[in-house]
Amino acid sequence: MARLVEFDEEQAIQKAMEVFWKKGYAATSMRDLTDAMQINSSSLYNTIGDKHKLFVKCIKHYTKMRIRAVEQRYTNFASPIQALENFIKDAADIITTEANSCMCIKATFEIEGEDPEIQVAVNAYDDFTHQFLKSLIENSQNEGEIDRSENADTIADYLTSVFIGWYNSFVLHKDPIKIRNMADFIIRQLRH
Amino acid sequence: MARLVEFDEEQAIQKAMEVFWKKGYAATSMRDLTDAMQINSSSLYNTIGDKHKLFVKCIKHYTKMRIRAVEQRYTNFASPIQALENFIKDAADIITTEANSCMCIKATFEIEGEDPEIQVAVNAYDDFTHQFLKSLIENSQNEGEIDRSENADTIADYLTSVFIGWYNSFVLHKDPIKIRNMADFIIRQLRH
DNA sequence: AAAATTTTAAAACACTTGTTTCAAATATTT
DNA sequence: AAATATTTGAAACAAGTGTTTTAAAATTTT
Repeated sequence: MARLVEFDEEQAIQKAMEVFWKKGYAATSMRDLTDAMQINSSSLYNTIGDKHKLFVKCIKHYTKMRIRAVEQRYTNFASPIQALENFIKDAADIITTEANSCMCIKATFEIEGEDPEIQVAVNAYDDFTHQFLKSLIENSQNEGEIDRSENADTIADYLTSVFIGWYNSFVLHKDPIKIRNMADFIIRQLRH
Repeated sequence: MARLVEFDEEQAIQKAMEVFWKKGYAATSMRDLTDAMQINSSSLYNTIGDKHKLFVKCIKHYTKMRIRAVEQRYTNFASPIQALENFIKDAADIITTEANSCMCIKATFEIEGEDPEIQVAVNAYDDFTHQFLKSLIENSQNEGEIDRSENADTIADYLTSVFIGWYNSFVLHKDPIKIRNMADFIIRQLRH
């Protein structure tokens, strides 16, 4: 062995993620990144790799964070319909209080099928959310809180779609009340 | 007077729009644009202006196209709820058949509040759709087809959100059936 | 037909891009 | 302490960026 890596990789990835999250992939320069990460580009290329590899790591870091947050918040919830309502309200809350929109949505629309690695990472996150919602919906259906005749996969896809639309709405209008009203509306509709 | 402009500006804008639509703003180079438009950069700067001015013109061209399409398709519809159902199905159809997603959504997430001119143009388009949907919803409510106790603005915002989510879903999964199922689901829910 | 005016094409511009090079610094092993 | 091995910082790299320049081509007015 010889000299050790000086910088904390996780911390550097976190910083890089924040830049990508705010500016997107194409609009972010390597200088932007090395400035934020506080490392030299030679160190970056030595440990992590090129711009694209770094972006992939950042997306994965982002999705890991998000998944962890959900897993922590939604263990042992009383009733599934209550958990679902809470999830919807949390989504509205996150969307209307965070500085930037969702990194995965931004990346999805920026990349649009031209980047398989990013697509796979985003899809994995999407799958997690889908599975999480689906099981809450199925459990709610079993307890008679949601119409049994509707398909749980479709409802889960539908809820995800609504959340994504909320991000867009909030970028355009910056109006938390709009989002709040929609959240109340879809909850009312779900319980029908 | 002297020499006239040789190229057809509307046609050139159309070509530029197609490139921006596919690649986004930052990832599109001036060479990409002049190649597609088949004009020299000096002509571009002489008539239209710089990259950003061109982008603004392209977004406005895009929204004008979209608005025209809706206005043509939805004049004199029998019943408002039928028109609404048709609009929802058309949205599903457009999203699952067009080559790229929506230029405005891409721009919204790429720019994210950092470009007032683009924001205004996208908002104008959003307003048009909102107003169009709202009036269909109100008329449906008056005819007793949609719950009168729900706010038409909220329902319109909600529908717009769903459509935007569909774009995201289709980029990620390329699954038209998912979208179709969601369309059927929200129509069923609206009629409650 | 000449003068005037504008558009066009090609090249050049300065600057930024992502990436690499290379010597100096720093650590580990012998 | 010397030899070895790796990271680091600064500079350099070629290619690409958005934009401008300049002279030739094209059209209208005199």
